[in-house]
Amino acid sequence: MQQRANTNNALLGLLSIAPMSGYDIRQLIPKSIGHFWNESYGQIYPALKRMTSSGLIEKKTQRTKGKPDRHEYSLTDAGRAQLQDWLKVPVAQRSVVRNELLLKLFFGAQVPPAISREHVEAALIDAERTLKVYTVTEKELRRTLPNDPQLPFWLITLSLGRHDSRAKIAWCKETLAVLGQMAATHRNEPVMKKTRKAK
Amino acid sequence: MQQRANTNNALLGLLSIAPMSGYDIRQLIPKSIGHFWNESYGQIYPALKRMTSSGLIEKKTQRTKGKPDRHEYSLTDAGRAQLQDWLKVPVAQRSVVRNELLLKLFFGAQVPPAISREHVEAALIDAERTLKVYTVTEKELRRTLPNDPQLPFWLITLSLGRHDSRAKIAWCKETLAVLGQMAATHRNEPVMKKTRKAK
DNA sequence: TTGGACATGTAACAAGTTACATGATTGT
DNA sequence: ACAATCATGTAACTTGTTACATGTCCAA
Repeated sequence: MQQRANTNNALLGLLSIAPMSGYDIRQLIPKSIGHFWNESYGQIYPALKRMTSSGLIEKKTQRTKGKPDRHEYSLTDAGRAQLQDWLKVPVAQRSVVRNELLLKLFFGAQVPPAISREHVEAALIDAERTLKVYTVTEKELRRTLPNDPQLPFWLITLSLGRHDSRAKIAWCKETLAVLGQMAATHRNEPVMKKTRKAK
Repeated sequence: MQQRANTNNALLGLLSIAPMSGYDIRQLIPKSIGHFWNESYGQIYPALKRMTSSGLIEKKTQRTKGKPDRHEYSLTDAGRAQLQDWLKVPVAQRSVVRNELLLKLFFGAQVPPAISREHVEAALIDAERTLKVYTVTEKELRRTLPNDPQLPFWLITLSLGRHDSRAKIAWCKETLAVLGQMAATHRNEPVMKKTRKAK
């Protein structure tokens, strides 16, 4: 119910930007909250139906030729109030995230260091690409919506993305150096074999 | 099946450190991979049963008085091979994480900026606390396991935690300044009312 | 004597993804 | 002619958490 509430509130938030259909919402996500929140059709359509029943949103149906009817949802007063109530509740801390990269690195002693190096190299490339996306997105936003009252908040979320990306890039480079050093040692004294000087 | 595989592999990894019972594994997680990976009893016990059937691990039962029998699991050769195979597979990129803080900030225009400020202040306190935990953990590890071949890998995962925490702290401070500025403006020109100069 | 740690496990629930069903329209 | 996109929705499946059941030992 806790998480479910979040799905509802995320959708209310998106509908506060503009009235939309379920399809519109799904299309908007990658261009808005997609870097830190995702919802699939399998979540969106049932949630819209539930929230319509409970009066948080309302549906306007438009006939179209050929295509299915378009169902456009918009916030009701109750929906906007619910959104604002939720925004005021302190953020639930620490949803532990599953980070497969760190998991593999943590067990890196089980394989030659070159393996871990490859993982970090891939992560570095990915982080650099992501940083560029954030930078481009920021420019686009500033250009297209310079006076939107939501802009400062959208920039704030982008800024954390940039900080995180830069931190990850720095860590990747530092880690590649560490692993490079280990790989050099490893070539002389392979893991899982006893070293000459057992001491 | 993909994710399930990860649960199995995480458990194989932990058992590569030492043979353990399900209870031991659960206790070890907060002290090892807990900052980036979690498994509950509801996952662990069934997974151990499955992996015993499929020959990846083996169980030794020890009778105890009073307490339930202790089931200690250890990797088989097949289990270690499976772990190493998995470690060699490139990391599956981009499991989109749900970040409730960013979600609330993204919709911050719906409430007074002071609300968003409080969220960020809480995040700052949390990030500073977390950074300290990482720093202390690193010192403890260096002190207690100076010669463990796994140490460098454990330090690598801690280092990303430190980089991330510092980035988050910097972003919190920067964001508090932005929101503070907005709050000052907001007191003169409240949101949702028209400003005097519509221009 | 009461509560917490020890210890194993299951069942019920919650949440989320993917595949499927349907069918028109548009571009190659 | 074929694939992609538009558009809505459901069903099946996977994954994960929480609560419960059971019972001992130990410390305050």
